[in-house]
Amino acid sequence: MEEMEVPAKRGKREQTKVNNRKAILAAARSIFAELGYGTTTVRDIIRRTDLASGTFYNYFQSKEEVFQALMDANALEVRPHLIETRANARTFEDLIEGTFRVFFDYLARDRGAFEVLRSNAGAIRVRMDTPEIVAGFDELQVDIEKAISDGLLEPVNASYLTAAAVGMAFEIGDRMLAQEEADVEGAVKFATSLIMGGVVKLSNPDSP
Amino acid sequence: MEEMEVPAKRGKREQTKVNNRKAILAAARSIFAELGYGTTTVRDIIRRTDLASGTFYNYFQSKEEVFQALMDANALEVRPHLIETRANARTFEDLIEGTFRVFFDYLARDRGAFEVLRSNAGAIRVRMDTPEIVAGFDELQVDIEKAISDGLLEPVNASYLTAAAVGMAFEIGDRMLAQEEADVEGAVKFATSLIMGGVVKLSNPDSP
DNA sequence: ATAAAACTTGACGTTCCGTCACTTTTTATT
DNA sequence: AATAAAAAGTGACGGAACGTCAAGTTTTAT
Repeated sequence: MEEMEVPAKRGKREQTKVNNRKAILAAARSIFAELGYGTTTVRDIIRRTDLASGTFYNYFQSKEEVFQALMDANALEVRPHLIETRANARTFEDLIEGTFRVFFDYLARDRGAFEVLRSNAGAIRVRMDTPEIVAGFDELQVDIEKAISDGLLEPVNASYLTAAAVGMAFEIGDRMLAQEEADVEGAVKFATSLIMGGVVKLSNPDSP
Repeated sequence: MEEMEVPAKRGKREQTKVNNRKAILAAARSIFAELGYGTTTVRDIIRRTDLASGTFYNYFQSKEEVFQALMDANALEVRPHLIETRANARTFEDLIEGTFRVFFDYLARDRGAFEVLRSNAGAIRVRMDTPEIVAGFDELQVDIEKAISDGLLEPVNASYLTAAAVGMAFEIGDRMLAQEEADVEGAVKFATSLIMGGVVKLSNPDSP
C-alpha cells in the first residue's frame, strides 16, 4: 500500500510550503522557550527542522521576523474571541471581564505560546508590539470609547485606561503563570474589580 | 602649568577604571536608544569610546550585562526616592500616589534612561528584571502588605495588586512619553484613581 | 631607578550571518 | 510518458561579530 498522503488540494508545492513554514515556526517556538530570544540563533531554529540553513531565508528574513510571526499568530488566535466576547457585552463590566477572561484563559491553556516573553531567571524579557497586537490594543480602546459614547461608561481617558488594562493583563498574567496551577478565575475577578472600581473613582473623584 | 587633574583620591588606576566603566555605560545607553537593544553589537558600543574591543570584556561579559548594569543604575536612582516617599505616607492613597509620581517624574525627567524599553514601531521591546528592579517591586509589595496589616487598606491580594501597579506604571508611562510634553500630573492622577477606586471595589465587591 | 602588577591593545581563531550557484523536485506542455 | 520550464532546497562561501590572549604600556610598590 502506498504512503497515505494529505489530499494536497492545490498542488504539492503549496503544501510543502505551508508545512515548512509551520515546521520553522514550531521549531522557533520551542527553542525560544528553551534558550530565550536573545541567545537563540537562526541556526538553532533551523537545526530543529530537517531543512537546510539557506531554506530558512526563503521563509523569513531574520529571527526577529520569526518572532513577529509567532506573536502575530498568538494575536490572530485571541483577537476573534476578544472581539466576539466584547460584541456580546451589554455592560461595561461584561466588556472588561470578558476581555480579561479570554486573555487569561488563553495564557493558561497555551502556556507555551507566551512562554517566550516570561522572565527567565534574571534574563531578558522580550515583547514585540506587532501590527496584529497593536490592532488588538486599538480594538480594546475603540470598544472602550464606544462604551463611553453609548453611555455605558462615564467619560475617562480611554488611551490611559487601555494602557492600564493591557499592563495589568500582562503583569498579572505573568504572576498567574508563575504558579503551576493557574487560577484564571481569580485573576479575572481581581483585574476586573480593579478596573471597575477604578472607573467609578475616575468619574467621581470624591467617593470613599 | 601642569594639566589639571581630578584629585584622584585613591590612585590613578582606580580612577580610570571608574572612568572607563562610565564611558562604556554612556556609550551603551546612547547606542541602545539609537539602534535598539537587538541590533546593537558590543563593537558598536566600544566604538563610541576610545577604548579597544578587548577592554570591553574587562568590564562586562556581554551586551546583556551592560544592559543589566544600565537598568540597575536606573533602579538605584529611583528606589531611594520611592522608599522615602512611601515611608512618609500616612494613608494608602499617599503611598500609591507617591509611588506613581516619583516613577512618572523620573521617566519624564530622564527620558533617555528608559528610551530602550519603549516600543519603536514594530521593533522588539526589551525589559530586564534585574535584581535591583525586582527588589523595587518587592519593596512595593512589602509596603502594600504593611499597609494592610496597619489597617490602612482592606485585605487584598498584594501580589496581584503590585503586579497591577507595575503593569500600569510601565504601560501608562509609555503612553505618557509618547506625547512630546509629558503630562506627569495627569498620569499620576489617573493611575492613582484607578488603583484607589479598584481597592474599594476589591474589598467591597457589591458597590456601584 | 627598577621590578612587579594591573590594565590595554588589536590580531586571531571561531561562530553565525546572509547569499548564491548549483541540484532536486514539482508543474506545465506536448 | 517524455521533456521543458519554474520553483524551491541545499550547503559552501565571504563577511561580520564574537570572545580570547600574548605582547605592549601604564601605574604602583619597593
